Formats: sequence, structure tokens, C-alpha cells
Amino acid sequence: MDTSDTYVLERQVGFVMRRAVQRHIAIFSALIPEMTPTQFAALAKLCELGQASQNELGRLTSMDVATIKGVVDRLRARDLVTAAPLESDKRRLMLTPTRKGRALYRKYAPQAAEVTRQTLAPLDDDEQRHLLQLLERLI
Amino acid sequence: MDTSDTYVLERQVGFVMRRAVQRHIAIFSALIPEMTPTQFAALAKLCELGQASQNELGRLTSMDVATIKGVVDRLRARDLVTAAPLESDKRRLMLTPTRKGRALYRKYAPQAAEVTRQTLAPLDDDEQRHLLQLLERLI
DNA sequence: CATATTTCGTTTGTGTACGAATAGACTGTG
DNA sequence: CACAGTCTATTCGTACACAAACGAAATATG
Repeated sequence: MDTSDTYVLERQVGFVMRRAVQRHIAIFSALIPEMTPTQFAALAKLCELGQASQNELGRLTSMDVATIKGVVDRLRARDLVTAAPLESDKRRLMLTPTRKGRALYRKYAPQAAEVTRQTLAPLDDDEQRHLLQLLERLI
Repeated sequence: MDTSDTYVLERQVGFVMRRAVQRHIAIFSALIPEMTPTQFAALAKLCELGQASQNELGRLTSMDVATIKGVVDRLRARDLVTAAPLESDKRRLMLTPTRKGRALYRKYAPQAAEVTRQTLAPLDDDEQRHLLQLLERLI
């Protein structure tokens, strides 16, 4: 008896989730080639909030401080977001979506929802709800 | 009525999966600080096969050619894997785990299985099976 | 009020992840 | 045999992702 009972790569959640994420990202970039899922997530959350500090936005989108900085920098470079230090707390960098950023968000929000639909397409409605619910409990 | 019906970040599979993967990686690196999930996956598959070309290993572990190269380079740098061009097909780079690589795999395989257990711990056995099965159908 | 602690942002370094381009080696077909 | 197409590996460029270390600003606590 070897280790195959103990460890089969294809049966590990990590491996299966990694593959599922790969598939999801492929669908996303086919439907929304203009930006990455991460960039869209940050822009979407910022549009929803209206305004947020970089740190705050990172927390709400589950991005590390170093990661959110890179993402925000790229959004700023494309003029989708503006940034200004907050008067009342000079540590904070307040972010606001630009008109262009809000327009892009509105344009792609339905597409982004469609990405979710296509990713979940192999499952029926009950299974889709169930999967989401199970995944959420892992967090 | 705004776009909130159409798009809520927290309800998108991509976002939820990204968070679940983050959690999984955190558990992995707590239990196996010596290597990354990706490196372990490549080493594990190579140990299972005994031998494989770099390309082949990449396909079997769902890694892009550029990605598997980086992963293999790091495994080679740590003397966990050796590489040699194949005589019968000089394009191919044959990989073999070293004694050290096989020992490391055997050492950590039970830990890696434990990573899966801890990641899935919030779910009961039925739910765990169900989640895995649903995720596999997304691929 | 003074200083210890916390928070925010930045930088550096390492490791996935993938598209695109390239070169060399193989294969199939004419 | 020639050569078009395919396969393998490498390289380059871009984008997450996170740990660790740092400075500056704010807050808490004595």
C-alpha cells in the first residue's frame, strides 16, 4: 500500500479550486478583455461605496495592502480612479471613481454577472446556490 | 432601482472562490512552510509518475508552459528534481525527482492531506463530498 | 503633555499565472 | 527528400498575491 490513499492531487480542494478559478478567469477575460477580475472587483466596490481609502478598499475586496496598491495604481493610470490624501487624516489616501470609471463599471456590470452565469452554467439553480453557500462557509 | 440586482461583488463565484483559495493557501503555508502548494503539486505528480517531461508535468498539474518552467526551476534549484534532455526527442526535458525530492514528498503528503481536511473542516462529510463534486463539474 | 502603540501607505523580494514571440526539433504529406 | 505544420522549451512583459520592513501620521495611555 502506497501513499495514494493519503494523497491524490486531483482530490485535494486546493487543486480543484485552482482549476475552477483558472476556468473562471478565462471566461472573465473572454467577456471583459478590458480589465482583470481583480481590477473590476476594486472598481465595482469603489463605485458601490462612492468613495473609500485605499486600505479600506483593500479590506473590502480581500486584497493585501501591497496588492491593492498595485491594482489602484493601474486604475489610476487609466484614469478610472482618482486619489487624494485626506485632509483630516494625512495617512489615508482617499479614492474616488472618475466619471470614466463609473461609466466603465456600469457598462460591464451586466457582463460581469454573465461571467458568473457562464462559470456556473454546468450546474442547475439549486446546485449553484448550494455551491456558493458551501464555498462561503469555507471562509 | 440600481445595479445592485445585477452585480453584487460578494455574490460572484469568482470573488468567493478567490477568498476560499486565499484561506486554503494560508492553511497550506502554516502546515507546510517549506514549499508552496504549486511546488508541492508538481513534486507530488512527478513522484507519482516517476518521470515526466516538463510539458507533460505542466499539463497534468494544470500549469501553463511558462508557469511550470518557473516552478520546475525552483524545484531544481533546491535539488528536489533533476532534468535532462531526452535522447530520443531532444525537444523534451525529462524530469525525475531526486532522492531528496521523494523523501520530501513522502514527508509532507500526510500534511498536504491534512491541509485539505482543515480547509474543509467547516463542512460535514456529505457537504465536503458535494462541494468537491460541484467544483469538479465547473471544470 | 509625552511617549508607546497602532494605522496607513510604500517599497522590496519571491512566487504564481498567462499571453505572445521565438528557436529548435520532430512529423506528416506530397 | 523537402517542407509545412506541430510540439517543446525559453524568454519577455504584465498582473496578482503576500511577507517583511520602513516612515509618517494618528491615537491611546500614563
